[in-house]
This record gives sequence, structure tokens and C-alpha cells, in this order.
Amino acid sequence: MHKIVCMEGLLTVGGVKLKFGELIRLLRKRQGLTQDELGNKLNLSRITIQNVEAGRNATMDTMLLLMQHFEVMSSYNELLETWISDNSYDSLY
Amino acid sequence: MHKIVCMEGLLTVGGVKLKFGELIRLLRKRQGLTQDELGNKLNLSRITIQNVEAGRNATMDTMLLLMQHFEVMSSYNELLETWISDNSYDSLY
DNA sequence: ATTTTATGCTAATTATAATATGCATTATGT
DNA sequence: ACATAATGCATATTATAATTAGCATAAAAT
Repeated sequence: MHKIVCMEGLLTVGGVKLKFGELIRLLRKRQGLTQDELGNKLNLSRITIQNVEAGRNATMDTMLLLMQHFEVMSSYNELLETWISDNSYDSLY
Repeated sequence: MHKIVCMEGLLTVGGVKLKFGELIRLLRKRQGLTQDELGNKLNLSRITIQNVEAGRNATMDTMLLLMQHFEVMSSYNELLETWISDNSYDSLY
């Protein structure tokens, strides 16, 4: 009886949120900040940081503020631009 | 008096949300769906789709549901994984 | 060991995203 | 031109993210 875990394509919304939370915690600790300190810098509460790190739902504003602070927002923006140009009318290859 | 627009590095949270809205509209039209039809498929209201496309704030759940439907969520997930491994303890280069 | 400091959680409150309805405007099609 | 469909927006309501405060546990520092 084989239990297939981690099959390619098994990618849930909840899983991605958990991964984002993992990232934020990693980056925060790398800067030597507490949840409280990070929240203060972004005008977010400690609880919001905690919820994000726990993989709970949040707003795009919160997500983007965090990305901006950790200097990865431009990279996310570039991904959006790639998706846009890949699907623009005059780029059917 | 010069008004400097679109300088490199001028990347705002609002600007990224607008770009995401632009993307969603592009992908939706490419699938020949109305806002209403797309909303129904994802159990979201037409208004929510409209707000996203207009660059207004939304939740990560909404964002990820849309990404999942348009088959770009895995690519976003990979970006998260890249960021994580780039900043993991045992990868200081 | 024991005092700080940081994190996690539980309510309760406030702010706001999501929804539903209606109407106006704008495409789209015939 | 007209009719139909799709989008945009305003209001009101509901659902839920964000906040605050308090307390319990866990980590770190002394």
C-alpha cells in the first residue's frame, strides 16, 4: 500500500500560504527582528505577523508590505510582468 | 519643472496590485470568460473579480485561487522556494 | 535558577474584504 | 438602429482580516 505524498501538482492554496509564512519567518530572523519589531516597522500588529507566519489568510496589502520590506517585491513584480507578456495578444510565441 | 514618472525602482504596493489586476483581466479574456463566469468557477462574486482587476485590495486566498485557476500558482510557489533557499542558513552563497 | 524577552493563543472590538442588489454605461451582436 | 450582454459603480449587509489586551508558555540572557 503506497501512500503518495508530495506528488507533482499537489499544490494547495493553504500549502502556498504556509510556505509564505515560512519565508517571512526566515527573513525576519535573518534581520534579527522580533515579530513585534517587524510589525512596528510596517504599521502592522504583532498578531498579523504571527498569523502570516502561521500560514493563515491575510490581505495582499499585508503580503506586499512584507515583500517590500524584505526586498523581494520587485522580483514578484517581474514575475507578474513575465506572465503578462507571455499571455499578451502579440506573443502567441 | 519636471515630473519624474516611472523611474526605475519606483515600485509601490498599489502599483503591484494594479499589475496583478491587469494580469487577471488578460488571462480571463484569454479564456473567453466573463467576470461573472470566472467568479462562479471559483466561488467568488463578480464584484470581487472586478475589484481585483481594478487593483483594489484583496485576500491572499482570492489571489491564490485566481493563480491556481490560471495555472501560475506553481510558478509563484517556486519563487517562494527560491527565496527560501536563497536565505536559508546553509546557503550564505 | 530566575529574571527578561519572545512567541502563541484566546477572546472582544474595529476595520475592511466579500457579497448581494440595483442601475448606468459600455461594448457586442443581430 | 436596436437588443443583449458585460462591465462599472453605489449602497447596504455579511464575513472576516486586523487590532488590542491579557495570560501562558517557551527562549534567552544574566
